[in-house]
Amino acid sequence: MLDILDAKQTDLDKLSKIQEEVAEKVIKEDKFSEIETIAGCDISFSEEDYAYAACVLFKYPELEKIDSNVVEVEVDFPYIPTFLAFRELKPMLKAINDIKADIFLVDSQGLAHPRRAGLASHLGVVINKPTIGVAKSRLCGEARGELDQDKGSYSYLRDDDQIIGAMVRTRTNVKPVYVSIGHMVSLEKAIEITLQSAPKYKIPEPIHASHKLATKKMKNR
DNA sequence: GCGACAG
DNA sequence: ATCTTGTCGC
Repeated sequence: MLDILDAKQTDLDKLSKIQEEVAEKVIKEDKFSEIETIAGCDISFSEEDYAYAACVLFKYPELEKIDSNVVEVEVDFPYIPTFLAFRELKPMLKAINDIKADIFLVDSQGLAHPRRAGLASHLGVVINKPTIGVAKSRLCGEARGELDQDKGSYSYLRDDDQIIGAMVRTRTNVKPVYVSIGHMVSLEKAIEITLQSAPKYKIPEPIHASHKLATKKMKNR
């Protein structure tokens, strides 16, 4: 059995190998029929290194809130660029708990990662469910062409000779979000779902709601 | 060697 | 990620 959840290692080389194993398992095609529910996951951290993870479920495409969970977890791994999953995966799994969603939006990169195994992909492979990575900033890759200021426009993100994701404008004249395949979804569908999930804010509703819930939980301690 | 670097 | 107020613009 793969020790995908064994994050308490300090050897980054070993963790890189775990990520390479995750990357091999990622399915880059749509493995779902119709999406009726979509969930968002996000985590807030206190200064004492406690994680407040939230997961909010929405009806799709109406985007009506259905359910939510928010938990407190002591973190056991530092933030190290490209190794985010080893810090956030466990809290996120606890927040998802029994929430059933057709697809999950994760506040991170999916394939747009040096080893093609960002948190969104790692989560998807572990729970064996479709996931999409929606990050607020770039980790790797470069824009392939210009993207208009209009909402809905996007530009692919290229790394080496591969298309690893896309910069997507979810609001006119606002910085784009970085969308990439998490698991069991095509990039085209990931972009479409991201846009449909962000009718008013730059950040998709499910993730936005999770962020607010997690922050609220942290401040009310 | 130097800069970049999800949250 | 978090610490923080007002402010410019659609």
